Amino acid sequence: MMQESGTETKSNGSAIQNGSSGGNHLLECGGLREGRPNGETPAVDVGAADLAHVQQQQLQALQVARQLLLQQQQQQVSGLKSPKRNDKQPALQVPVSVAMMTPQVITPQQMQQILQQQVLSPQQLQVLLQQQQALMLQQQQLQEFYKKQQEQLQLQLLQQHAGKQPKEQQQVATQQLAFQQQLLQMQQLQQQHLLSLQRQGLLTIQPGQPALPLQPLAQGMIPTELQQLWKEVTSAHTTEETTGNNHSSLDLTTTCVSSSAPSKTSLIMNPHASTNGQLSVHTPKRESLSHEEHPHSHPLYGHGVCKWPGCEAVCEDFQSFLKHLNSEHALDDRSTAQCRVQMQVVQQLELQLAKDKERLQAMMTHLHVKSTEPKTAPQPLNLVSSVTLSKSASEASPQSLPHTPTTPTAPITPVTQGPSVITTTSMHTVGPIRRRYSDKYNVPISSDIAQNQEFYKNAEVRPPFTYASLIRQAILESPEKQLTLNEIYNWFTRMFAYFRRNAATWKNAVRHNLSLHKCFVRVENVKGAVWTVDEVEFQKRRPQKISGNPSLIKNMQTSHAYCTPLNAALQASMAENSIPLYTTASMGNPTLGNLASAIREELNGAMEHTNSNESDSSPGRSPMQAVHPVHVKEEPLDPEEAEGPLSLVTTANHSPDFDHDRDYEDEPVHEDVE
DNA sequence: AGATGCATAAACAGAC
DNA sequence: TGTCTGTTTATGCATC
Repeated sequence: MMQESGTETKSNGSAIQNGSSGGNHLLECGGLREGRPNGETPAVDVGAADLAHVQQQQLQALQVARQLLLQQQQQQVSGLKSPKRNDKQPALQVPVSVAMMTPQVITPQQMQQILQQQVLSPQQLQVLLQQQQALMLQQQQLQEFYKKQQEQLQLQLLQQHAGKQPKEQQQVATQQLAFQQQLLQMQQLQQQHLLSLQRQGLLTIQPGQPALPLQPLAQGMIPTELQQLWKEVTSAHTTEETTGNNHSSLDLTTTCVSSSAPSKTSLIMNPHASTNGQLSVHTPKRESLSHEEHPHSHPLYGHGVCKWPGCEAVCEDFQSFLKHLNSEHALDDRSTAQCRVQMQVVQQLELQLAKDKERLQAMMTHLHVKSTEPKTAPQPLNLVSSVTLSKSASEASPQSLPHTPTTPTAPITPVTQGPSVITTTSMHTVGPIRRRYSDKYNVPISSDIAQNQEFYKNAEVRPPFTYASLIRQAILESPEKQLTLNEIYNWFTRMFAYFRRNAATWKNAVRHNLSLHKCFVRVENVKGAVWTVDEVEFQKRRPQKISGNPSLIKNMQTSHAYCTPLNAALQASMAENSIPLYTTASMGNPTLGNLASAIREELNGAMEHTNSNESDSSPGRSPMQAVHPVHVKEEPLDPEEAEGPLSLVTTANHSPDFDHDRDYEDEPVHEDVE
């Protein structure tokens, strides 16, 4: 409290990660921001070449993600295994198995975090642990079954090698797939469970230390991948048969990716050791094998430094590294917990990869379909084109335009996974993300916040809204549409991790905004002063936009509107896949998820500006015009309402429920003492 | 280039 | 006296 102003003021320069002193310049690096303005004056149309480029970029993004995954898995597997166990089996263990063995332990850091930030009661902790244990039990059972399946599959492979029963083999494969599905389901359940825990404040995720509480079940085993793998296995097997090789394990190895060769021998030596079946050929294991035989290429050791996450201890040689590994990273609670975190990282990447794949698939499918459609010009995206068209169609009567996106007449390709779901793009721009694009273009702030609630709560990402918009939102969310200053503070800290630090700065900004903007009206209350929102004034405040020229606006609708989001989505996707460590709980959400939102923003913004164009700056603006459109659009706290048809594509991420009362009511005062 | 919007910083005053 | 609240001014950047 007392330190708040002092410390914070001082720390401003550095504490605001982005924010160093330069005020706005911090804002500049914002991914969202960059995504927008840069893509804002884009080419007019998206031709076939662009589409190809898009696809290529998506593919590259996937590739990057895959590589990261492999690296992470490599670390993960070797890391867990290294402290002990010299048996050869571990080498053949799939990450799944490893993951399942890992107890659900909360690291001291996490515990500290929980205690500090979340004020967990012992009961809550107890519940948390129990739930996790229950999940572990389930996993173990699944693991047993899984092993059996793999053994069976291995047998089948051997039989097939001898030229037998391909059908049975396929049955097993089918079973495998079914099982993997089961694992995935389980995984999803876990995710939900843990997300709910987060929501309850039982877990938090730090941006720098991703702790998405997920068990990496079926690592990398997306059903499609499984199928692919199976195909590879079988086809390669056939090939090998013809060439006279006879170790299925070897076959598996050779079919598997193209990394270190040495691991082959290990596999060859133990064809039956494949209790994990062909799945065990997955890259991570190969890597672990590899480093066993070539210890100096240990994934946890490099450049004389222990690469155990968060360690970085200097080890002059490999021997000392091994000593260090065995002493500091033995199989204890801490190590396993750290490993779990690492697995979460991997898990997150996998989810991301899977989703990106889906998106890519949907994009390609959609574009293919689109290209066969004679009518709509070179518009790559259904959402855009349809919305744009309908906008244009109704342009004649702008007054009638609702601010909710016009219902698309064309089918919406379920490419996007949610209207303005935040992705990692913004995560690595942890700082002030300028510009309040949503603000400017009138995206329903309520729905954005609702959609990305978990994200905002957990990641120190500046919400892309102005203070004024946020304040307004805070006030409008309150039951009585009025809040005291302190309540506004609390809302900020409760809803946004970003505002849990540098309080002096943003609180000052809040006060400043309250005073500055006419739209905020101070009302003397019984218990003091409260702040309310004057919607009319608020809407007046808006228009900093494309003004005037209707043709410009129209042009924007038809071209800019879909170019920008596309670029943004691509950027997001790329960034997402290249900055893994900033993953958090609520992400896993598709970059193109921003697409619908961005499109809507553009259109709404444009249309609104069209509507209010003449009255923007004029006091003679019709109240209806001023209030109704935006009000109607942003008012509903329920994003479903606000989103209209676009909400069809919301994701599991969607967590509109606002958080329980456990919040940071008192934190603004204390938390800042850093 | 100028106007405008916004973020940030800071000074100041009044209330508690 | 110190803190909180509220107002105001100044500055810098981005956008139009």
